[in-house]
Amino acid sequence: MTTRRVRARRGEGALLREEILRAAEELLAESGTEDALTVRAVALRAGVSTPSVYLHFADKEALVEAVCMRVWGELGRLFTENLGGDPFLALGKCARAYARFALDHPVQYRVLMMRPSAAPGVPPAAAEAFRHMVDAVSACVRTRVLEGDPEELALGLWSAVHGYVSLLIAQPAFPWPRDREALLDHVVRQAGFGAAMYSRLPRGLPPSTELAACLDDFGTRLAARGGGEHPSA
Amino acid sequence: MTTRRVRARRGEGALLREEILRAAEELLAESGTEDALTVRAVALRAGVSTPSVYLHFADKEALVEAVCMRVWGELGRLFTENLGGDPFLALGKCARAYARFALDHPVQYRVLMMRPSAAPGVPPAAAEAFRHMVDAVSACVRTRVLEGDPEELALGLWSAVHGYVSLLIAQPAFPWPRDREALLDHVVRQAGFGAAMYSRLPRGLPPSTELAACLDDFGTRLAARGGGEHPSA
DNA sequence: TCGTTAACTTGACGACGTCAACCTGAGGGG
DNA sequence: CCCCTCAGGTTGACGTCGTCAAGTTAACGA
Repeated sequence: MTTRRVRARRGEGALLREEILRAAEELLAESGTEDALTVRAVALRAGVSTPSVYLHFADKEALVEAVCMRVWGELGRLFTENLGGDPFLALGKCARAYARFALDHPVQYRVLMMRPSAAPGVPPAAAEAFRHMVDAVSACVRTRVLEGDPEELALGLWSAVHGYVSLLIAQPAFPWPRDREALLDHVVRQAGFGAAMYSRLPRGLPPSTELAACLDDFGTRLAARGGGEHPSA
Repeated sequence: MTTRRVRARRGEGALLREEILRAAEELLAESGTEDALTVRAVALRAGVSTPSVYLHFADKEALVEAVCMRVWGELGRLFTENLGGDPFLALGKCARAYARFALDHPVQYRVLMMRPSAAPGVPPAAAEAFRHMVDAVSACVRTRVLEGDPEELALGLWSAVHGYVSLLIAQPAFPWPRDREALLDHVVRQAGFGAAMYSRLPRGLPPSTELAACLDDFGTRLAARGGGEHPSA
């Protein structure tokens, strides 16, 4: 921890970069708040003097962004693990895994998603994770369960899941349901069906009461056909 | 601005509180970043010495929270303005107004929604705004276009809209569609129909291809009945 | 007029991000 | 073997931040 790090050998200065990143991640995870992510604290934990951090990161923002890239990497890995099988079910599994990760790592998620992003473009790790989202959606478009531009649909679904977890993380005082698994089910199904429905809606809508009848009708119709599959988006 | 404020008369010390809050709001709006919201900057703008801020706010967090209460107030007012008429359409109008406000005031929205909330409970202004959301949803439940617990449904719809605007604000680098109005339409309809559909879904789902057929069927059925109403959630 | 006290200021402390200048010791050439 | 070089660090400082204890000023009642 506080023990002074032994100086790296020639040509291995980049080793410190990894140790600094690891220290930063540990600080985030252990403290439970991003305020603990101080250049001084990171350096202390890495067993190195404060300005040494600047040998590998232009400024604090660059360090934080590097931490974020790791998190994007984990998210991307999460998606690849949950692909395969029925596309719509796979999409639901990805969404669930994403939400679970966010709720299990609220500080990391907050730093990743709720920080003013200074960088102008989408960094590679983020682009790759997003590409996986788009792929999962594209598979659904191929089976025609979703319709429209996969990128746009992916953004919509991402937004829906992100909305839930980010509000839950940032505004925990509101009357959220107790059962998180049920909540997850709710948001994933709601988002998935909203997306599936959207492109099929007519421009104008019948009044609320009549609309309710249509929806009931659809529900019973769907239940009649329903297989015994795992409930998912 | 920098001109020294004349000292308040006896018993009117609370006037400074208002001026400090106004200075803080102006700083947020004009600078475009929450980093400019410094106790020193606020005090300077209010024409007062820095520690004078602490006469009216326990710490910086309390000041920021007071600013947030103002924003909650504006959001609550926005909801009341958009109620009335067909409940489902009114809900859509509220959602649209909410999203527009967020996109028009990204800094305020970020401070309001993406900041680690230190306070344990829901503050009154936030509770009131949320009550308006729940009321709008309750009206939809009464016409049976939505089904379920209004609070839970409101949280779901709020999450959906929040997800879109907060991602758009925090991650602007992703390939968002150009047309913001169309995007708004998309998210509002997606969220609304997702919520309307959720409670009517059977536990198990048919495979993707068959599900697609069901959805198509519902779309045409709905279009056949559709009135010429304004397109909305 | 004067004392009281509400309303504010002065000056300082420690922690923060960041930088210019200095040090140090591992590894190659003689 | 020594000694020179420069990658791999450290020292100390600057300005800014939130915050506080102590001091100052002026509006009002007696």
